[in-house]
Amino acid sequence: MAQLSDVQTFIDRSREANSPDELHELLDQVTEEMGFDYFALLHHVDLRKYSPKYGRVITSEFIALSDYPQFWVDQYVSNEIVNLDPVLLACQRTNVGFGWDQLPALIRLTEAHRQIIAMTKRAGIGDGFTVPANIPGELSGSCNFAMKTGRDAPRDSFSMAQLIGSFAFQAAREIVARSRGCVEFAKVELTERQLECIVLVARGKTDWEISKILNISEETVKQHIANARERYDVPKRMQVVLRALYDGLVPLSELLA
Amino acid sequence: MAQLSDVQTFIDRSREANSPDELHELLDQVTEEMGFDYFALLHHVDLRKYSPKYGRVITSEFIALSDYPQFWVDQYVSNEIVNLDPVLLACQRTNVGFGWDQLPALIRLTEAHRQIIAMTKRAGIGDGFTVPANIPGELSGSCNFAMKTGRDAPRDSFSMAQLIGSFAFQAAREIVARSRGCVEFAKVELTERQLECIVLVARGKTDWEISKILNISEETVKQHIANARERYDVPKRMQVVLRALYDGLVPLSELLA
DNA sequence: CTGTCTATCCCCCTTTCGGGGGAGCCCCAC
DNA sequence: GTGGGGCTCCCCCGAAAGGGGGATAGACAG
Repeated sequence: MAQLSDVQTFIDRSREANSPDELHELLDQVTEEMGFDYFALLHHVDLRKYSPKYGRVITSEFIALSDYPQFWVDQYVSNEIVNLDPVLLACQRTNVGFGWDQLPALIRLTEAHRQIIAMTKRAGIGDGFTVPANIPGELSGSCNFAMKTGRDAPRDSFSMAQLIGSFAFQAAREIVARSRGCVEFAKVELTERQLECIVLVARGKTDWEISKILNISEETVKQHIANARERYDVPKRMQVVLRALYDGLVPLSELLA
Repeated sequence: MAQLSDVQTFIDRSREANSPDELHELLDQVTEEMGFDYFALLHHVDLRKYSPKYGRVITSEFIALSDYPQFWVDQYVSNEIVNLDPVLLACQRTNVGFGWDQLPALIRLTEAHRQIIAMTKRAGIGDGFTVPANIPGELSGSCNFAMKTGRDAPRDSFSMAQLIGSFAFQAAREIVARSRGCVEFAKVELTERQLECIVLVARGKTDWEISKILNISEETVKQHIANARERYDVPKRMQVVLRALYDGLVPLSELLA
């Protein structure tokens, strides 16, 4: 069985990867080392606008890398399987990797799902292991390791694949982030009162309701929100809410209460 | 350095854990094995309604386990630090674990954040490593491993901690799920047109502007947004935006463009 | 003391949104 | 072929939000 030190080597090298090609190369190697036949690292997004050659798509928004057979990649993309694939759906149900034989425990398999699985098998891809990658406010994604049809996935490597998959996705995120430059907004501080109002706005309260909750007049609520809009230099309260969310002034869970 | 087989042992035993106490015990052991002093596994949720004794809270909705000093747990909970803690905020920026010395690279540290860090240090907790756990449509959480103030975190154990943290959180999720019986996630689907409208709403566009962008009438835009509101069963478009965000239908970065 | 910032309140007006109603067209599934 | 869902358009009306104006009071810093 592989050592954690082997994993550390991959992590270090993936952090240094500056291009999709470098990451592709690293994944190629480590996939073989782990005893898998294929890998696919992707954001779960409709790729029909793109034509991934050599399994590679990189934009300023998302990434898709794989060494699946080209004809399967083409079929996958053109049939928009990304929205139907049970494996990718299961990524929304767990935060740790799962062997594809565990799918029925994670989601309810529909007939469409079974057809996708059958199609995948006919394309030469059978068993596999998938590491979900979810980050609040970002596109979901996953790193998948797969076997040729008929071969069993190396269960001993699942722990290692879990680690490799997580860090490979992280490396991909950083490559994507660099490719669009870092979007930096000037730090804006909101006063306590302003933040209270914005949180309540986010929860769908009207200014009148907020005035009753905070025990101030509706005019004052409008004023606080107007001041917050001014600070962010945006015309709509919606944008204030999202910027406050992005700045971490308030957690998303707080806004859904 | 530890072996992947040691991790596998933890994974297997954590899967069999049926109670918070069993998981607490397992984490206690593995924390020491990895060379950390403390652990804290928690959903990022306001705990003020609860009084965690021995660092333990378990409800049908969320879980919180830790072996931090009791007075610090009390202070953390009563001061609602969970909403201000920079470590937990950083969990919303990455899908892999991070050493706490990496915080400035993940988030913009505010004065409030620095105060929290100083408070933590005074409470006897210095360096640490945190594994985020994000699942669309569920409460965010994390598994944290920490050191007593003045001691350096064992960097050689970070890979192992990444794995342990992920699977420990998964085990916690399953315990929570069992405690409330079967879990069904009713994720709302939006049509393509509805999502297009919602994204533009989030960017602060008016219905008239959206109608021009999508080349449809303003009435149709209203209709799409009304349909989206109806699907989420919420009265305000603001809530549709935040729910779509929470469900991962659209990344936050896209809404800030 | 003056200037700036925050919090509070009030007025005006226009635009936008929420919540009803109805309607036609297309596509796909049963 | 009937029904359902998605997309498109239209009407009305009251409520809410955006954008001006102004005002008073306390805190705090230079």
